[in-house]
Amino acid sequence: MKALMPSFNYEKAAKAQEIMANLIDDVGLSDRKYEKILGLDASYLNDLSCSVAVLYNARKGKVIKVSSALLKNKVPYVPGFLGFREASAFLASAQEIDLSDVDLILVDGHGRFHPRLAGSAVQVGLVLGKPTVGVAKKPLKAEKIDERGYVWLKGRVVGKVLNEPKGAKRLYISVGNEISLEDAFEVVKLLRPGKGLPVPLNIADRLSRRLMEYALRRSEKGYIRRFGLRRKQAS
DNA sequence: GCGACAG
DNA sequence: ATCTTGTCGC
Repeated sequence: MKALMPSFNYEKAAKAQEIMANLIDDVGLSDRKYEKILGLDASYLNDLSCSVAVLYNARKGKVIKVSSALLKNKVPYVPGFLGFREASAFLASAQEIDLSDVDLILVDGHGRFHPRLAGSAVQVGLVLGKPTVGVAKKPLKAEKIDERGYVWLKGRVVGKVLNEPKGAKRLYISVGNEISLEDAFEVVKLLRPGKGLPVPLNIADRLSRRLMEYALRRSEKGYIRRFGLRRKQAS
C-alpha cells in the first residue's frame, strides 16, 4: 500500500523532536506581563484543516484580531507526531498577526508533555520564537501525575493539571517555549473564567468549526474541486 | 497479537 | 479531530 506521505520519515521526525526538546527555554522572563494572548486551534474535515488564530487582549477582555487558514493536510495524524501535521496550519493562520504585538501564544495540544518532550506547542514556540503554552484536553502517556497535579516524565516535571474552576474538565498545561510551567499554569487559569477552554482557544475552537462548515457549504464554488473532497454518501 | 494513543 | 439521539441538569 502506498504511504500517505512517502517523504515523511518518522525516525527523522523523532530525531528532530529530540533536538527541539533541547532548545526549549522553560524559564522565560520573570517580570513578563501577559496581556495580548494569541490562541491557535484547528478543526478537520477529510483532508482539510481549518486553523484559526485569535488575538485577545486579556486586560480589556476583548478580541483584537482574528485570522484563519484553510489547508490540505500533508501528514496523517500519528500520536506523538501531531506537531508535524498541524503546526504548519497554526503558522499559516497566524501569518497575518503582527507577532511583535503578541505576548504569549496558547496552542491546542501538548508542549513538553510529550514522549520526546516536544509537542506541537514546542514546535510553534521554537519556530516563532515566542512564549508558548500547550493546552490539551487529554493526557498523553505519563509516568506519574502526583497529588499536586504535576505530570512526570523521564524523571522530571513536564506539565501540570488544571482543575479549576470547580467542576470544569481537566486541562493539561505544559511549557512550549520561553515561559516557566508556573507562569504558564497561572496564565491559563486566569484565562479560564468558565468550564470550557481558556478564552482565546475557546473562540478559536468555535470559529474553526464554523469556518470549516462554511467552506463545505460553498464547496460548489470550488473547494471540492480544489481539494478533491467528496460529499458523504447518502445512506 | 493487543492495547495505547494530543488533534 | 469527527461521526451522532436522547437525556440529565442549571
